[in-house]
Amino acid sequence: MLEPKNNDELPPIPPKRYFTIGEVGELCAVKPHVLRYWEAEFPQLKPVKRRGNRRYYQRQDVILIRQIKSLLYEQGYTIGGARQKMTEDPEELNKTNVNASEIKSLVRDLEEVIGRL
Amino acid sequence: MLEPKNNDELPPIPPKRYFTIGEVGELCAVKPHVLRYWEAEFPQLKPVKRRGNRRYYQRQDVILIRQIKSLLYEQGYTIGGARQKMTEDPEELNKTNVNASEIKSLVRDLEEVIGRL
DNA sequence: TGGGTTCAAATCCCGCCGTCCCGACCAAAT
DNA sequence: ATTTGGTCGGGACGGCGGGATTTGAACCCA
Repeated sequence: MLEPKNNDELPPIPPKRYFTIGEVGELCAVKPHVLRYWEAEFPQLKPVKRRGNRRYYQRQDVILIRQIKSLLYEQGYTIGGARQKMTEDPEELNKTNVNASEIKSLVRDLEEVIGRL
Repeated sequence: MLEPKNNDELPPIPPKRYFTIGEVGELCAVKPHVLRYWEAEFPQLKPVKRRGNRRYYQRQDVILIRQIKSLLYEQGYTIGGARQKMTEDPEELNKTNVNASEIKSLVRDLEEVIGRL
């Protein structure tokens, strides 16, 4: 786990509309059966299905898969964590712009005072 | 995994210098044997050890443990991912934006301490 | 029409992340 | 000094997350 190898080395996505599962596997260096498995784990990953239930991925799906791969194999998220992270990103807005180190400095000052009591 | 319950609900850290593993377990809602296990997984977690190899944790250890817990159980990192995150960008942890609820937690801690004085 | 690809579903598997148990040790109050 | 309860390391154990493999049929394109 935690391969340092990242998505930078992946081939560019050819300029076509649809990709088979095998092609996506190549483009993302992820095996087809894993792609099918991820599809069950990530609701936002929904390739179109045509005759015979065959999957047809679009560029945006390929990009999504690369993101998932990065979260799992580079950043070290669990599948649940990655799923949460991808659906939750708008919550970034909930954060303030306060620098934590200033607060920590304050806290240390206060602890100093506490220590003297 | 991925308990939505977060560190906001944890008790404030009492104003003393050293804590036993049992106390830390209470303060962080993590069982002692898990704390020992984490100690083997996270190099930065090194409580002082006294006679009989007994662990004595300081405030900063407690804070560290809460961070680890948050990475594992709220943010959904694997242990490897959490370790990497904590060692690779320790300054990010100091510098990143702080969630408002964390600040509220801090404020409650301080009020609680003030109340004791 | 035949070789490579894809399908769904079942089953198998390994290793992460603890959990349990143990006898021995320690400490604080009694 | 004894009791009571927390803590020690270490080894065996286990669930289950995250795929991997297998199967047998359907499909596609040349």
